[in-house]
Amino acid sequence: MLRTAFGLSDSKNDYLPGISVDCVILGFFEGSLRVLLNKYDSYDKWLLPGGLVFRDESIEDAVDRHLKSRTGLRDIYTKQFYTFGAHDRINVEEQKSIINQYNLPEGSDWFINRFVGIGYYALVEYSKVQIYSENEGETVSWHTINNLPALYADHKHIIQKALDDIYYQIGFVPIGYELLPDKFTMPELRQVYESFLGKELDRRNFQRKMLSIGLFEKLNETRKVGAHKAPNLYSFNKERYTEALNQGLQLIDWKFS
Amino acid sequence: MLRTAFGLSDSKNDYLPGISVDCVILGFFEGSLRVLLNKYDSYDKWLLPGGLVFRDESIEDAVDRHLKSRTGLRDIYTKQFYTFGAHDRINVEEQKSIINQYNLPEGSDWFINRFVGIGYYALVEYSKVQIYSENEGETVSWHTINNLPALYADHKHIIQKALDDIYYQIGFVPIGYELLPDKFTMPELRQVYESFLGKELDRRNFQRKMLSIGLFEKLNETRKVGAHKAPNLYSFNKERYTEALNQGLQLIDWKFS
DNA sequence: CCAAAAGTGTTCGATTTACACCCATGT
DNA sequence: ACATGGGTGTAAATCGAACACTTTTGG
Repeated sequence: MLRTAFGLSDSKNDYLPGISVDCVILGFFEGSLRVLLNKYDSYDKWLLPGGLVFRDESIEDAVDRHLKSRTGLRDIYTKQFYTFGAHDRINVEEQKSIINQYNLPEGSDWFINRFVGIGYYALVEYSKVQIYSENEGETVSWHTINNLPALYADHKHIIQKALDDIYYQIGFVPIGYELLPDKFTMPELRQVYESFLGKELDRRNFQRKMLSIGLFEKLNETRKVGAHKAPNLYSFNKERYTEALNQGLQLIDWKFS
Repeated sequence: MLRTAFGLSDSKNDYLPGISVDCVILGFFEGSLRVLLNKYDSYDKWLLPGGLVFRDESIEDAVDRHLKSRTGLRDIYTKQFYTFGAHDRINVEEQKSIINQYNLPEGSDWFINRFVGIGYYALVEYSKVQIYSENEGETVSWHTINNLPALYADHKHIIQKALDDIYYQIGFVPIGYELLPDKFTMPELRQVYESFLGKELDRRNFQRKMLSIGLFEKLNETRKVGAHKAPNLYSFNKERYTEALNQGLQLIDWKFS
C-alpha cells in the first residue's frame, strides 16, 4: 500500500534501481511563490512529487511523466539543478519504522536501500494546473515557499537548492515568462523577481530595466486591483523570448539593485 | 581485464548499481586550458576519469577517491554540474562489440546496462598534479580543450557541459585561485578568464577590475617571460577569497566586456 | 479628500569602455 | 632600433540608485 503511496508500482524491476527524480514544481499566485507537494493520509510528512525512472526511459521523460500525472500539463519548462547522493540522505531508522508501522510486505527491504535523487525544478502557470490525486488517501496542494510543512527526508533541502540555483542564474531563467499568465502587470513581474531574490526592488528602476530589454509588449488594457491607479497589462514577445534563450543571452544582467 | 580497465573491481556488488561519477579535471598550462584524460592501450578512445560509487560512500567521497587516484591530490575544488541520464547515452552495439573484441567473461552483460553518470568538474593546479597510471597498459595525460581526441560515449558532451556551467557562473567560481600557482601574473589570470569566456579581454580594464575587488596582493617580484617588460607577480589573499566564496558573494560581477 | 500605488522623468555618481602614452626586454 | 607586451592614466559614454512629481482609483 505504501509502495503505491510512494509512487512505486509492484513490478520494481521495470525501473532503474536506486534512482529517483524529485520535482520542485513552482507556481506564483497572489503575490507568493508556491511549491506543489503531496501527502498521504497514512503518513505524516509531505513529499515532493517525483518517482522512479523506467529502464527504457530518459531521465527527462520520467520527469515529464511525473509532472503530467500531477499537474495535467505537458511541455513544462524544467531544469535539472542538482543530484542528491549523500549516503545518509534517507534515514534508515525512519524507513524501517515506516515498514513496521504500515506493515509492508516481506521483501520491502529495497525500501531502505540508498537512493540517488535527481532534482529538477519546474516553472508552471499556477492557474493552468489541474491538481490530480492519483490515488485515494492522497492530497496534492500548493504551499507558499515561506511557510512549508514538515517534509520527508531531505526534501526541504532539495527545495532550497532549487531556489538557490534560480537565484544564481536569475538572469538566464525565464521566470517571468513561465510563471505568469499571458497578460500580466509590471508589479506582478516585479513580485516574481522579488520572491526569488528575497528583497524588494525599486518599482521605477525595475520597470525601466525590464522594458529596455525589448521582450515586452504594452497592451491597451489595465487591470483594476485596488484603490489606486490601475496598472497596464503587458504580454511577452514569445519569439524574442525563445530566441534570446536559445542564444544563451542574458535576459537581464542583474546587479541585484 | 577490461573490467579493470574501466575502473571496476571484481566484486561489483559493493557498488551502487547503474551509477557512475564522471570527472572533468581541468588545469591550466602554457596559456591553454587542459583536461585530464586516460586511455587503455587496448581500446581506441579516451575516457574521462571516474568510476563507481561504493554502497556506503557519498557521491562526493567517490569523486575525491577517483581524483586522488588520478592526480595524487587531496582537497581538490570540485563541483557537481550535471547528471547524464539519456537512455541512449551508451551505445549498446559499441558495448557489445567491446565485450566480443576483448573476450570479456560470461556475465559481463551488466556492462551494456544503462548507466547514469553524475558529472563533476575539478579545478587543479597543473604543476602539482602527479599523474598516476593505476595499471599497466594505461595512459593518463593532459589534452588542450581546443584539441580533444576521440572520446568514449558522451564524454565530449560532458566536457562541454562542464565548460558551459563555468561560463554561466564565472563570477562565482574561483577559477583563478584554483587553477593558478601561488604566484601569478595578471596576464596569466586574464588568460584563464579568456579561456572560459572564449573571447579576448581588454588587458588594462581587466587589471583594474581584478584589483578593485581587493583579493590580490602585489608582490615585489616580476617574472621574465619574453621580449618585453616583465609583468608583476601577485598572490591571492586566501582569507578574503574563502570568505567571499562562503558568503556566496560575486567574485566578479562580470558583464562580458 | 485622502491613502495607496502606478506612470514618467531627472539628477548624481559610479562603472564601463576605449583609448593614449610610457616602460622594459630580447633580438 | 624596434617589435612586443606590460603598467598607468584619462575622457566620454553608459548605467544604476535614489528620488520628485503626477495620475488614477476606492473608500
